[in-house]
Amino acid sequence: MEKNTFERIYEAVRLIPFGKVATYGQIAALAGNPRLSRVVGYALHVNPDPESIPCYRVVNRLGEVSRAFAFGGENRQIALLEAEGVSFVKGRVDMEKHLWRPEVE
DNA sequence: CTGGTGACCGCTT
DNA sequence: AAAGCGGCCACCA
Repeated sequence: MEKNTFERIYEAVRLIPFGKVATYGQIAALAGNPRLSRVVGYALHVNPDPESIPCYRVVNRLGEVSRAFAFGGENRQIALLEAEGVSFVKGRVDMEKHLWRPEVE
C-alpha cells in the first residue's frame, strides 16, 4: 500500500510537536522531496483534517506566515502559535528556538 | 485530454 | 545584491 504524496505530507505535518513550527521545505523533505514544498502549500490549502493537521504550525523558510493563510487575519495563526508558547520577532517565528528539528527528535 | 495555477524552495544569471 | 525560472503534485476550466 503506497501512500500518495499528499498523505505523506499530512503525516509529516501531523508529526509536528506542540509548541514547534516546521517549514514547507522540511515537510516536503519528510514527504520525500524538498521540492514538494509547493505541493505542501496546496495540501494544507485543501486541509481535509484541520483538527489533526495543524497547518498553522507550518510556516515558510523565513518563519513568516503566508499571506494566503490570512484566514480572518494573519494574526490568527500567530495568535495560535503564541498560545503554544512560540516566540515571535517582528511578526516572524523565532526559528532558532521553535523550529522543529526531526534530527533532534 | 491540455493548459494554467498555487500556503514554496533553491539554483542560476 | 536582486530577479527569474524550474520542479513537484493536485485540482479547475
